[in-house]
Amino acid sequence: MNIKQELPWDNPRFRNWVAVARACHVLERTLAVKLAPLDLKPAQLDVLMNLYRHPGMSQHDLARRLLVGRSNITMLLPQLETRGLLRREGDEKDKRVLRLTLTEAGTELLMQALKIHMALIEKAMSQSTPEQCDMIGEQMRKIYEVLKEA
Amino acid sequence: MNIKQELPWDNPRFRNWVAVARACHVLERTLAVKLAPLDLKPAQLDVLMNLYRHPGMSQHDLARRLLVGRSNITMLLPQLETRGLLRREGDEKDKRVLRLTLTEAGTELLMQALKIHMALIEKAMSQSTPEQCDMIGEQMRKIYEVLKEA
DNA sequence: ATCCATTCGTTCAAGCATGAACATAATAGT
DNA sequence: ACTATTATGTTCATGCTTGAACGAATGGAT
Repeated sequence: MNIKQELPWDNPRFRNWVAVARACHVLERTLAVKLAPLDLKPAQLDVLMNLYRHPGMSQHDLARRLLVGRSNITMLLPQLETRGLLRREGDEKDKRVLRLTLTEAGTELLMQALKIHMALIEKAMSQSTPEQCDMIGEQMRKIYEVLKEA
Repeated sequence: MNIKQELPWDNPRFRNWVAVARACHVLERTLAVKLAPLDLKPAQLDVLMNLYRHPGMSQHDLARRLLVGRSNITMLLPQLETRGLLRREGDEKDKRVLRLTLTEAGTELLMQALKIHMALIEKAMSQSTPEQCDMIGEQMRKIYEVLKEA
């Protein structure tokens, strides 16, 4: 046990990343609680958000954007479709893919959920100046790009 | 559908937080892949790290630090205990609590895992200057404090 | 035309995390 | 001393996520 590597606890990058992970974790859990009245889970909200911004997405594209497996989408969608929040329609040209679009009800529920989500993020990020906030976003996007293909 | 609230996509705080969440997500998944050779999950690594820093922790304390339920700890520990990575010993004074400590094997495995974890974080955070990195950590700790009791 | 490889979606079993309900131990109020 | 409340850990049913295996559809190579 004489490995004696530099212990991560003394490394600023390590300590600071742990803080990022903890903040993410607690915000995610808080969001889950606040969304409960709408009978919506964070993962489901992510689906609605992405379909709102990119109507006609395929399930495969959706899975990639959400960073989850394709099977996850297959398990996730029927609940939302049954509730009438979205439609799945076969593509004419490529009969493998299913095109996804929000319904009116889905859009409306999304708007309610977004109010909750926005309020939570405002509360969290209001601690930072706009410059700090933008810098954080910029660094995080870099991290995503670096790790995406690793 | 004339809600016409400010759409979150135009809000810098929202966009930037989404970047944080995505970076967290992808780093977590990358870590899981890189830890696989050690037969260790990120959640298990978190346990080892916390026991290394705080020997003699109770399961309840551990659960609070990891931001998970107590039952989660109960389900998580037997695997690690069977592998001889940690010990659970009843407290003399309070016969409800179990004191947790790493074994030699646990410490050694932790060191190997930390090398992997550190390398990954270095790769991610090396994009930022030390000042940016510290600022990010500082803001994230604030967010954690704000949301912890909400 | 006919294979072969690739892509898209589904199914299924396994592993994790959660919260409620419970048992036991400690503590506080009277 | 006795009861009520709180704290710790466990059990169990539920739901989510994953990855592997599969079927169907597409596209490319020869």
